[in-house]
Amino acid sequence: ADELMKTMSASPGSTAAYWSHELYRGPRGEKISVYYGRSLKTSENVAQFFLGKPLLGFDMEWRPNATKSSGTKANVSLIQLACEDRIGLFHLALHRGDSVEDIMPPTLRKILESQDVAKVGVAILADYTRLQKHLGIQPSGLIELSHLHNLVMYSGSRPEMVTRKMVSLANQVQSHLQLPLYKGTVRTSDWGKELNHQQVVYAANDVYAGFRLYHVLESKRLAMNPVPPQPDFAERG
DNA sequence: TGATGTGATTGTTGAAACCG
DNA sequence: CGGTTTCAACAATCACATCA
Repeated sequence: ADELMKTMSASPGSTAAYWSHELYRGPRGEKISVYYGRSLKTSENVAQFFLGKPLLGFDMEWRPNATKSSGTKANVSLIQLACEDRIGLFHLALHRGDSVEDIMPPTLRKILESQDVAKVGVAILADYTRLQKHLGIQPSGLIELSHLHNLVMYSGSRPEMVTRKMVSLANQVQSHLQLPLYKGTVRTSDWGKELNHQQVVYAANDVYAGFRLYHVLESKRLAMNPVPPQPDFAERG
């Protein structure tokens, strides 16, 4: 816990705080729960917590330098989901077996492929491509936060800057959630082995940041006059 | 008719930025 | 680093109107 507070409360030599999901509370004031699925069975149970939610944060981790041929678990090591009060970490790389049925929880698959569940994140199309290529699944209902960011930042003043150009998650968190997002070496660590505390916190932060970011961006969009239309889904049909 | 120009659409290629 | 996406620049293509 000391280690956690250290990484999340201040950068070396300063008192500045970092953005964290632990700064938030659920609808009844409770802390955000983080569920870590290490087996297919547990992950399937965790995925069921997210059934029926209309909008989820979505993110993925994979092994840095993973090449096309380094295998499914190296290319899709961890999948994360977030709703208001829960974060789910699905560690596919730890699930026993190598076939898609062995490592992909059916409910998670259903959620990802459902058009009725919006999934929000940054660089979400690249995640889509990875899931399609390495697991043969067809996600839909994907919302790219960079599009929404560009829309609320520029549609009033510089419409020509409303593009699909990528804006990093860290920059968006800084702009809309006030605090910097911790950037360390965790990001490029080995996501194939059982996660340490730092990795759990990082993975949870990333996906929850996307969820919170969406709501801030969306309320900014709705406050505009005139209200610009929502961007298209990222997967384009 | 046949040749030529215009405008819109489609395709390719490379740089820059993002992801892990 | 390897893999992806996006945009701009440029080329190629096509429909079709115009002109000698």
